[in-house]
Amino acid sequence: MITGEFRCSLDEKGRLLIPARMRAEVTGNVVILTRGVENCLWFFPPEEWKSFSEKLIGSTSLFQEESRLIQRRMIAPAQETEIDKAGRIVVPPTLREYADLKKECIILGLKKYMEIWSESSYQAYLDENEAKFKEAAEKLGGRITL
Amino acid sequence: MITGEFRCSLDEKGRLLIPARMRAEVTGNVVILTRGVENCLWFFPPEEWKSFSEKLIGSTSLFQEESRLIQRRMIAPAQETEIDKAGRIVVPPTLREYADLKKECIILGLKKYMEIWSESSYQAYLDENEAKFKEAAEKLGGRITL
DNA sequence: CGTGGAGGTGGGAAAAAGTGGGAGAGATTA
DNA sequence: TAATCTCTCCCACTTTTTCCCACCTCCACG
Repeated sequence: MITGEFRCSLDEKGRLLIPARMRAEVTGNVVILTRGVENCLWFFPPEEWKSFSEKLIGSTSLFQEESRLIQRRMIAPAQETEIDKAGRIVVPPTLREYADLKKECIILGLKKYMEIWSESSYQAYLDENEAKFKEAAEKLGGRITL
Repeated sequence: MITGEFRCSLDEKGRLLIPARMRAEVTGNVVILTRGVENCLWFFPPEEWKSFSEKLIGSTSLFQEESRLIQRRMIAPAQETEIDKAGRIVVPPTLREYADLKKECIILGLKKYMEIWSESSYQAYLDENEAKFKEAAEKLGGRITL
């Protein structure tokens, strides 16, 4: 998968158009959507989801509180959706509400998966975290050189 | 069974509509409902219930207090219900009250079984545990890489 | 500057899913 | 025994979803 930050739009029927450049990175026409961390959705190609979710499930049991939480919060909400002929996916209602998706969305490419944000939440997230980011970058500075 | 998070509704007669996607995963028209952990109901297809309950019974004895508790709390309340032609099940009153089911419910697919929540309890559960979840995710970060 | 193609957008029609309620059987109570 | 209530089954109506097609816009190229 490639990186990139693209504007994309959700129509009245809950269909989200995946920009052609991102779409080109997905083989087949099925993808997995689930709740991400920080009010965005995570978008996986099936192989990536399989390996990720199996790692996650492998380390959990229904009789442990933390495991149930992780399963309910990350695994359970995951749904397959198909990319239609026009390159759109239908975002299931509960996920749409979780990420507060409106017409204007942002899709972020992160190599192994993508993130879908409502444009306003994404903007707010970046604004709120700029200071934290600079700190994190500062820490990295000692270890990573350009 | 698949994963997924779906809204569904309980009507005045105590019938809960299982969304078509989830229903498609159940072979036959009989399922088992029982008390789950954290104010939700657990919903098993018969084969899964058989293997789960047998494991549970096999590892417990009537002469131990904890075992009796587990059996009374998980095994005893289990009831078979039929899926009707319209894809609904009747939720037995004691279970309905336990999970505090109102009109708005949520059904969660967790691969081997499903969970049925009242929408408000589910929302409350997620809200209350978001911080805990982020901590847990942070910890996993060290072990699970994408 | 026109034309063709790819990418993007919207909406209509058919099919599927979901909702509500009525009728009848069986149970319960006066 | 009659009257009433509850539960179940079934049917019909409504809403949602899905699939498909038509059109628009922008860019590349002749």
